Amino acid sequence: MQRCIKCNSVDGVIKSGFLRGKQRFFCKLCDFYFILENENTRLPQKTNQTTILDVAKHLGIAASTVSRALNGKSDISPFTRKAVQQAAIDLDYKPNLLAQSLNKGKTNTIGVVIPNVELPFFATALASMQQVAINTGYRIMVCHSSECEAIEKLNIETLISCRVDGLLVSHSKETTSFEHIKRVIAKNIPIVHFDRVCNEITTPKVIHEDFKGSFELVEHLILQGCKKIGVMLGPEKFYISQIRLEGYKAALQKYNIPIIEEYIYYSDMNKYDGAKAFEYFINLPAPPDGVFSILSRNAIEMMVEAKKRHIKIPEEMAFVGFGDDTLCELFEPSLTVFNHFPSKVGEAAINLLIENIKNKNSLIPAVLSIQGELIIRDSSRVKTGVNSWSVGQKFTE
Amino acid sequence: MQRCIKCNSVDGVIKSGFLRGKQRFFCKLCDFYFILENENTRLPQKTNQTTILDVAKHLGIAASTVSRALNGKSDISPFTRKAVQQAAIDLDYKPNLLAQSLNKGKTNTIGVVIPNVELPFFATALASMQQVAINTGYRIMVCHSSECEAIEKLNIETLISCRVDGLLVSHSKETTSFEHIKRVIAKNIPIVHFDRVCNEITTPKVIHEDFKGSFELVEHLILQGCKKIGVMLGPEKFYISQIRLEGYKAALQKYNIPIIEEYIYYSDMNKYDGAKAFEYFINLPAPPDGVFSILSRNAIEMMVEAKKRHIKIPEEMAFVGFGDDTLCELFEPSLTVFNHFPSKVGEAAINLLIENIKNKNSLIPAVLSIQGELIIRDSSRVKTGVNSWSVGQKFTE
DNA sequence: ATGAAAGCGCTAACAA
DNA sequence: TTGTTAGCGCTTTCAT
Repeated sequence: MQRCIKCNSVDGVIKSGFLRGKQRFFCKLCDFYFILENENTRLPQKTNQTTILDVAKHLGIAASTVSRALNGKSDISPFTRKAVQQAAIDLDYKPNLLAQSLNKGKTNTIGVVIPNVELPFFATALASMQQVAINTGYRIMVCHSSECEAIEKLNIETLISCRVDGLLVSHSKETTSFEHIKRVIAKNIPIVHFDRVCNEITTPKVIHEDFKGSFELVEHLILQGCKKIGVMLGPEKFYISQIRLEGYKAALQKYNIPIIEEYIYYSDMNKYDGAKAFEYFINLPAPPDGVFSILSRNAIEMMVEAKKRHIKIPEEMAFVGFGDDTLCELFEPSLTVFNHFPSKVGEAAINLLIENIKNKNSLIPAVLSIQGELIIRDSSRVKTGVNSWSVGQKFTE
Repeated sequence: MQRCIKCNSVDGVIKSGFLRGKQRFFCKLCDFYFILENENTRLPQKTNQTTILDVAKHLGIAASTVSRALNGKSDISPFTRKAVQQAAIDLDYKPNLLAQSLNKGKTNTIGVVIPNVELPFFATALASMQQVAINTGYRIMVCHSSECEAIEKLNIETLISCRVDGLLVSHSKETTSFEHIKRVIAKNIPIVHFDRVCNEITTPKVIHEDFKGSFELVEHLILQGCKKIGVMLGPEKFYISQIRLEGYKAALQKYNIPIIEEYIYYSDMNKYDGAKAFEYFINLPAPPDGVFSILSRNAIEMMVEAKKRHIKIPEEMAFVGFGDDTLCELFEPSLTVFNHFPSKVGEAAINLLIENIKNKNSLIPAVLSIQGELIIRDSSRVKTGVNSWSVGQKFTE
């Protein structure tokens, strides 16, 4: 069986005890003891988890029978099935999803790419996706681009390599090229954009009312009596900045208020950028009397600065922001926001994706828009009765 | 070639056009047309992504050569390597990680189980884990237990089935049985607990100073002059509740303040539970003059209620909470907290796990404790000069 | 009702 | 330097 490593003959070799846990051999022909140094170099790094074959051997049956028993196939005797199920529990057998997926050609896993979980919008959307996934038998693999285009591209490659069945993508704030998305589409992998969508490519999308929400927030400021309205945006090339700016402009135009470039402030949307924005606005020759921020967190940071300078909110300066969360509700004064229902967005996105995974061929590039809601709070509500005519009024776009 | 499905002979069968896109056959012997209904039922559902074999065929070489070229092995001619790399780009080849992992017996993936991403602590810890993972060549698969023990168990099974190389686990608030963790250990799969650890089993853990933090927060309240200190905990069986309660008790004992059961309030740690807790405390015969909450969010909710009733903070009632975040900083009055550095916890946990994955055999059950920091803010700082002796004072445990 | 064998895509040992 | 082959764990024909 074993060839002598010295004389290369096979006949004189016999086993001869163990050395350092390894089999030792002795060649009678050349009178030579040896062990195989590279023996077992591959096997030990393999996983030592129970396989279907272990279960089969344990019962003295074939692997395919075990597979059938465990997967609820019909052509199997009840007795065998019971025995297999019990053995699986006894041996703590867990199917290897890698092998299963490789064989089946699908993973039942959905890849999610988000810019940053620390933004409450994404944390909430993610949680609702998880909820749907668990109820529909899908798993979720989440990647964070950390607002970086290069990492976003890597993330998508990773998920493709993991052979996820579909992709849920919300772009980083700096993403401007969409070649990586086009490649996904070329591979016929279902993809659904949500929130930070890509307007260059026709994909199924779930968005919220960016235009309408901005419009309503700004209109609300106008109706509260604001004449000079500032807006704090994200990066200039960022799609969300652009569309929310359009809503802002449309509202001003409706009321014949001139659009002044100075009142438009672009930022990186980082934490604490609100303070910088406030600094900018307050040092203008004619500071605004109302400010709309596309990130409500930044609006709150501005209010913090305003309070430090004893500026009265909302009388001297009113604030509104896009997106609701705990902070907006509990901060004082509480912030008027347009709530865009992150959990509904997440839910709709994953449902749309699952539909598309199931009918890969008849994929319809639907665009779902989740209805939002204006929540008027103290940061903009004029408390004197005089202006109460504006509250509760219904506007059409 | 094709056997007649009627007379079962093979000689008289010829091809005879197509029907519904499928090959039609005609048997001359029994004069019978037929098609194979179940033809091609398996192949079309396979993925249609480029494989290593496609690349190999495209160049007229062997698959193993492609593998070598792409994986930077040395024994390959530079010319071949270039050609392969180019072909891989042209065909947009992405390696199938399922196959790769199955073959290698490892996935380079770490499974993370957290109760809820919407808690800022976990969002931040997760983000920092991602950061480390991306720098060390690991992927992360996140599962949310939604604070539910049953889902937590499912999550772990899923991750085991995905054959993750290791597990980072923070238990749900209702988890009381740890059999699922014992099974993981029996399988010799590296695991590291963080934050909500399990004290019944010896596993590597990353914790923060739950005892010391609670002690310091409560001691701080005492030094500010509070005599009757309430504490808002999570569920009674929840480990974190217990240990933080111990810190609370130890501080009271140090200053010879009696421990009164009425001042200990257990909750579900849900959003808005702070209001209920406040309701409870304020209706006591002798309401506390200082409250410590193990979740800072709930402390803020209590302050909201206190403000509604025009209770002066901190003069009439002071508040402190465990864990810092934006809300604590920006709320007015800002909340005194013990910052437990979520990102450091996440970072330490994943680093410890990666170490354990790399030396599976010499796994040391280290317990890392991340040092925290008391941040004194307006919710507890007595503003009059009289009590200023207490601020900045150093305490030892 | 059950077993044997092929194959999912990849890598590594072995040959050439 | 390259090709051939076996095998990772599983499911699914096909044969019995």
